Amino acid sequence: MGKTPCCDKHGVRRGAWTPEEDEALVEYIKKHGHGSWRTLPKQAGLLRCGKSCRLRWINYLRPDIKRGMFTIEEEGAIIQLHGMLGNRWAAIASHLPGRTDNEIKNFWNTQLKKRLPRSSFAPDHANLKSESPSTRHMVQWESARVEAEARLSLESSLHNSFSASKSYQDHFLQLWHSEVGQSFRVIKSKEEEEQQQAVVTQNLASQASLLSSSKLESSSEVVSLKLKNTESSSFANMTHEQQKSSSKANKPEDGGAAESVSGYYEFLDTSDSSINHLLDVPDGEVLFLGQNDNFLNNTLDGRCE
DNA sequence: AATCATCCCAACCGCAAGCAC
DNA sequence: AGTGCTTGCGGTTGGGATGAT
Repeated sequence: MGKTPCCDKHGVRRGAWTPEEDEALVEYIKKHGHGSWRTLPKQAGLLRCGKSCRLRWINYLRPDIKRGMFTIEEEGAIIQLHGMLGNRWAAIASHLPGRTDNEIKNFWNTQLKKRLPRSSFAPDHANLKSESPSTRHMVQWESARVEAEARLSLESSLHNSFSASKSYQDHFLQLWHSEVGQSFRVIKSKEEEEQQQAVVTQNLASQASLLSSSKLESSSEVVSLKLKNTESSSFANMTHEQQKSSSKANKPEDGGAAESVSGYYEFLDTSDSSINHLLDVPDGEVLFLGQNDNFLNNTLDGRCE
């Protein structure tokens, strides 16, 4: 197709921004708005590509950026949203005013991911790749629905109001529960039936493959994940100390394998002790977000100096 | 004090969706 | 409908800061 480069790389500065450049960009946007990012650098007298300007503005210079450490309730929200949305950082960021997708992504990769038991990661890229167009479409529907529900869930957590999910205030949920959504779900269930047979065959083949390549452990981890919704995980049932040592034991020798796991992560274990573990809060102090009126206030009091 | 390892985060890259023509 | 441009997104990287030896 011949994608054109986002900018002419000759004579374009790269790397860290100087205070002068920041000032020029802020001044220009204050006066004129950003308009077309492509033409902005020239008009603002910057030797940068438009993409770089956009990124700098969005991630750093915007006046409504909230800087500094994440609060414990922000951490909780990120964990909760990531469990529902996966690595959709922009969607997660939209629920956290003043936080950027980049910041959340970095925070997740450098802080939160380390605290998670490795078995919580269940990427399945191979299956996603082989999806039919209609399945991909379904995934988009599901994804949007999950996002809408995440939004409602978060709102209800923060306001302790569980009535919102019933009234379908969200536009997408209205659509989802409308005739259109209903007809879509009929198509979906038909297709699921057709696919089930293929999936069973595929699973048998892949399990055989896993067995033969001595990866039975990961296979059983995936199976155990599927059970987590109805039963607390063994990890969650451990004491705090056991969890710590378990995390250590799970840590790969080179520290690289866990880092390389990217993509969708199913946070199925939302038990209190797991949240405690993730947030480094002593056992017994946290009822899950939204289930305890005083949780946010208490943690705020305890954390903000 | 010097060197090496690790962590953290700003910035970059490539891709895809949306839009205008 | 096809094409090219712009924007937004998620993954990755480079390099400064910090800690360990």
